[in-house]
Amino acid sequence: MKTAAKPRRRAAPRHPAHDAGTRDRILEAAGEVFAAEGFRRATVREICARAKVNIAAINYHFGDKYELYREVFSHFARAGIEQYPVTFDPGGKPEPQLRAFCRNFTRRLLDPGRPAWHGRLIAREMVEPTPLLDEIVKSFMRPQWETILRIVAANVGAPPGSELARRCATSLIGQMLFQHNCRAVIDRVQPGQEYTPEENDRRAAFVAEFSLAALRALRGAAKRKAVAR
Amino acid sequence: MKTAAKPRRRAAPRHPAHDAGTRDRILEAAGEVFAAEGFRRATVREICARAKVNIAAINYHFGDKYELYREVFSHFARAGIEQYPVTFDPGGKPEPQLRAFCRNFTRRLLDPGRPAWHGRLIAREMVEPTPLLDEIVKSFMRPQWETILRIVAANVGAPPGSELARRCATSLIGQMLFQHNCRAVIDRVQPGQEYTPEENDRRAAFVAEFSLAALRALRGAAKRKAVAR
DNA sequence: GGGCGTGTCAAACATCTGTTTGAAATAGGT
DNA sequence: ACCTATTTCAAACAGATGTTTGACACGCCC
Repeated sequence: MKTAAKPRRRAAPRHPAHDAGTRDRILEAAGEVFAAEGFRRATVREICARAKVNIAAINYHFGDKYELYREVFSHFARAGIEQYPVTFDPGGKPEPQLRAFCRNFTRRLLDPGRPAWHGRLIAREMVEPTPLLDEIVKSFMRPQWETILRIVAANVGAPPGSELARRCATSLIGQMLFQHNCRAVIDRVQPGQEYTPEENDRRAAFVAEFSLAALRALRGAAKRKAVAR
Repeated sequence: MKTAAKPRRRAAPRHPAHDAGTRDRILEAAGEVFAAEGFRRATVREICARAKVNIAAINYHFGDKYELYREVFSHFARAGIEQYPVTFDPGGKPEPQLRAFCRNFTRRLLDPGRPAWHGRLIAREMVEPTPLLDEIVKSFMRPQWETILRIVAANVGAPPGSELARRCATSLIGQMLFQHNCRAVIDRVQPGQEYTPEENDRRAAFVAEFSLAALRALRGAAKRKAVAR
């Protein structure tokens, strides 16, 4: 199974008739399967079965599995970003923005349904990287990272590029990603976990409070350090 | 590729001559490859090449790939647990114990070298579960989880089984696991990351301080809540 | 109706992966 | 040296997976 490098037949050009059927069904099915299984474990047979199309359709419409994977990312990015925006307003208050960030970030990972597929695709790609990772870092992750750094920096009172802000942002994101990426384990050591939207929001709220408490204290500590000097 | 359920030839019984060669070389190679690649992506061909043995040797000595995987876990558990102990002493101070936990947990994920393979095997199994997960949860993860809960509970001043302790423990672990599991992304959005033992300890120390600050604050909040009532 | 382009299909193909097989080599004991 | 058990080996095998192929169907335009 070669993921890249081999010259491929060009995927069929987009055509008005295309958007009414097979191609879209494949994208939908692939979005769901890739988000749940990741690139490697997802099979074209499962995607085609789910989409009720012939197995050669992926090659006809997308060229190959890898290009389908790439298309899935761009196809679902918009919905995911709109539904779960992560933004920073320099004129706004830092704490509510961090809370909003936690809520949206957690939702994009744990929410049931289609808009969360993008978030889950990203999360999977993070733990099982494919050759597409570099593109995704450039187009999505790095800009998001910069935004998160700003949110965190505003709360901890350090420049966004500082080591303090970076470490805090790492700690913040890790808490939420853990709840998605290691869910199989969490559910086993903590039986009875629920994943309703309300419970997911409670998770997000806790991460926000835990982290805000830490950021406040670290902000205080940095201030005392500056005064002492 | 069937990971389980098929009746398998019994692996060769252990024999004095065994421990001097092929079998051990396979275990070493497999420990390294499984820790780096996970079960699914690791191939018996790579393991055998690394161990300089014939490809049929895995089946002869271990039965099949999956049994080898299981053996690798038990084989490396002892070294990992000894090198990176996670324990709780009820008579000891809570904060130094949490710091020690962070240090050892982070080291078991990020340290170079063999003793960290067990930790990395566990981390990989968490994000890409195999049918072995239930066994590992029972033999290793759940006991560890209970210990971590105790450490956290002592710091936050709540019972180990409480929701507060559980959420805090989740937040604590997530920070460290993120640094290992999503390392490919971290290295791309934060170029220049170093993974020397010293730098790893600095990471651990930061997670400890971040989390202790949060725990102190949450402890205070819980106390004020109790008083108010 | 014919020609051309597009889309679909079943079968075949190519590759990879884990496993099996039977012969040969090796090790250990008498 | 001989016998038996164990170990190793190369080749073959079986199954899974992604891709290709060529025929056919369909739609559109002249």
